[in-house]
Amino acid sequence: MPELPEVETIAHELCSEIKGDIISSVKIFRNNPIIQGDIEKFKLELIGKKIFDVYRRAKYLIFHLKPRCFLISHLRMTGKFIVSQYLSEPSKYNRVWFILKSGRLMIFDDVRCFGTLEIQKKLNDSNSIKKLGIEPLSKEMDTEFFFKKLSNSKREIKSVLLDQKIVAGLGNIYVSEILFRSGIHPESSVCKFRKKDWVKIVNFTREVLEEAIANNGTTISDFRRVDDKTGQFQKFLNVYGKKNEPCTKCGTPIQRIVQQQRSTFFCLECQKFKT
DNA sequence: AGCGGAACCTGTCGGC
DNA sequence: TGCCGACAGGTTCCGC
Repeated sequence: MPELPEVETIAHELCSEIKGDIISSVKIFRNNPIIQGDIEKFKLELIGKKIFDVYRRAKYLIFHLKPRCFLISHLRMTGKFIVSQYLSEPSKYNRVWFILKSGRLMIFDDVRCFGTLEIQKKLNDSNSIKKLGIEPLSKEMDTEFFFKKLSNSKREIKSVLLDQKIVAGLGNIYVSEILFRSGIHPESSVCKFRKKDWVKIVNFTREVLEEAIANNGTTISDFRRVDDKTGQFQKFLNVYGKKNEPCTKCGTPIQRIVQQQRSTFFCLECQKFKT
């Protein structure tokens, strides 16, 4: 489901809701592989821990707990965190209840059970976290980084931007939007890129992500915020999900192609191959 | 190195 | 109406 702006939104909202609360117990309703490792150990590690901070790394939600440990969650396609008053019954797709000392519940809900929850003493003990590339909103994200790393690579730009080992946090929606704003064809091979192309990628990545965060992310179908509200960035999408609709710049119908088994949307007129 | 395909699991939507 | 295939914002593994 969510990409960087959605996870950022959830992290902020969770943090303001539950920071300082204490996990008094944990109930698990249906643990398709959601919880990594031993379930009893998972519960024991959490009980009595204080929620010290909640933040985002790439598309992962990190709960920094005290005494020191980290609950690391990936929402994948349909995962959600919801904070509510205590309920008598779990609803259909509730997977884990974190019962808080304040009497409230933090619910992990996931229709498809693709989401993950793991506990680590140190963040880098997590195999998923330690493989991640740079944060797209950090200082490291600059023209030099890409130019050095990729000037000999024949990979397509869409594939590069989706690769979490290079830049961590971009997903299918935002990559289509970034390439549209950059005027670059998604199948362009990165070895053709000049510095000015990377400048566009770097600047529009920041621009798109910052606008999306300011609008609390994009809700197409599943994404909901902690309070069940939707994000609003879908109003500003130019190409994603717009097959055959007129391009907002030139009126040409938007194309849909498949790259790496994923949909890519773009405008043939506005987005040119690099040669 | 990097690509394509399959797999994880469930729901929804469009076409016939 | 009903069935069937395609598709869904993510990641990982395997084989070539």
